[in-house]
Amino acid sequence: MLDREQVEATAVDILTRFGLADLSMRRLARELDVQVGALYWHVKNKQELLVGVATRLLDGIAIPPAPIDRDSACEAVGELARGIRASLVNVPDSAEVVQVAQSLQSDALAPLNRLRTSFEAAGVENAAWAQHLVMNHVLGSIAVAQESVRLAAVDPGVAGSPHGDDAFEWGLLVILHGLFGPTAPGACPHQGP
Amino acid sequence: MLDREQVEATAVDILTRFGLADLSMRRLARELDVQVGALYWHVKNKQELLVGVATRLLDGIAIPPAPIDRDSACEAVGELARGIRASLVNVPDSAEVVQVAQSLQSDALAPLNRLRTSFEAAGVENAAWAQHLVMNHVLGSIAVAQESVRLAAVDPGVAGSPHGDDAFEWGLLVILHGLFGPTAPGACPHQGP
DNA sequence: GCACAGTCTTGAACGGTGTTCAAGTGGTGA
DNA sequence: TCACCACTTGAACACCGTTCAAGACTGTGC
Repeated sequence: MLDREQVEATAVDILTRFGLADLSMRRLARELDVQVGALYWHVKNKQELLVGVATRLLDGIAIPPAPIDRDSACEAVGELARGIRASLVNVPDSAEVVQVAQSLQSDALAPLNRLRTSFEAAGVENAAWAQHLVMNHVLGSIAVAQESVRLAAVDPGVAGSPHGDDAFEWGLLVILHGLFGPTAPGACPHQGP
Repeated sequence: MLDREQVEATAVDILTRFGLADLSMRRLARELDVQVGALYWHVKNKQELLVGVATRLLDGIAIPPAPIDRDSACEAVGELARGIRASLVNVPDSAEVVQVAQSLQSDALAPLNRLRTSFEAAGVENAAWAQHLVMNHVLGSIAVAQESVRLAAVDPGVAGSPHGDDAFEWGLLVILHGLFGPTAPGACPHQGP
C-alpha cells in the first residue's frame, strides 16, 4: 500500500538523480508502480509535495547550540549556512525547491528558523532580514554552481569552477564580516539617495 | 507583419501586468492576434524570448561612470544595485526571469557585467564572486518582497512589509561594508572546518 | 457469514503547456 | 508570368497538474 512517506522519499530520489524537470507527478507515479490519481490521496498537490521534499533535504543538518553572545552567534550562523549548503549542493535544483517551500510555508524549514533565532540571540536588530540575506546567498550560490555544472555537462569545453565551494565560503565571510565586524563610521557605505 | 521587437515588447507587457504564469506562448500569440507557430519564426524558443525580456527590463538603467578607486567603486556598485532593483521590483517574477537569462547567457545583461567591472576596477580580488554575491541579494530580496505581496493579495490579514525596500537597502549596506569596510583581523569570521 | 463503511486505487478525462512542421499566403524582382 | 523568399497557418505531438466517478480491498458490527 502507498503511503506519504514513500511518495516523498521517492520524490527526493527522483530529484536527486534526475533534477526538478523530471520530478513530475506522472514520473513519480510510474516510479511507484501506481496511477497518478493515487498520489493525490496522500498529497494535496505538487507544491505541498515539494515542501515535504525540501523538509527532507534539510532534515539531517546539525543544529548548533543556541548562541549566547555575538561571537558564538556568528559562529552558529556560519555553521548553519555551511550545513544547509552541504545538504543541498549535491541535489540538482534543490535551491529552487527550498525557495518554493520557504515562500509557501516559511515555518516548515527548521534550520532556516534557527538561523533567525541565532541572529536574535546575537542582538542583531533585523534578524529576519539577516536570515534572508544569508539564505539568498546560500541558495543563490548553489543555483549558480549547479548552473555551471549543467553548462559543463553540455559543453565540456568550458572549465567551470570545481564546486563553487570557494565562492560560497568567500561570500559567507563577506556577509559575516559585514554583519559582525566592527562598525566603521568613515567607510564607504553611504545611504542611498 | 510580426516582428521580434513586437514579440518581446508584448511579452514584457504581459509579464508586467499578469506575471510569469500568464506569459505562455499561446497567450502571447493571442495578444498579438497570431497563431502560436508564427512566434517561432521570430524567436528560437521561450528561453531565448525570456533573455530578450530580461534585457529589456534592465535596459533603462543608468550606468554610473567607471570607478577609479575603491571608494568610487563602492558607490558605483551601490548605485548599480539600486538601479537594477528599481527596474525589476515592480515587474512580477522579474527576478526569476533575470536569473534564467543570467544563467542562460551571462554576457547578455549589460548592467550585471558593469557590476563586475566595477569590482575589478576597485581591485577586489574576486570580482566575479562579488558580482554574484550582490546579484543574489538583489534578485533574492526582490523575490522575497514579491512573494509577500502575493501572500498579502490572497490573505489581506497578514501585514507584509510595505515594499521590502528597507530590507534590501540594509542588506546592501551589510554587503558593501563586508566588501569595502576596514579589515578587522580579530573579528568573528573564522575559516570553516 | 454477510452487509456495510471506510480507505485507498484505478482509468479516463479536462484544459493547459512548449515545440514542430507540411502546407499555404503574399509580395517582390526577373 | 513565374519563381523565389519571407512569413503565417492549422494541426498535431508529447508532455504537464489536477479531478472524479467508479471500482477494489479491508476491517467492523451484527
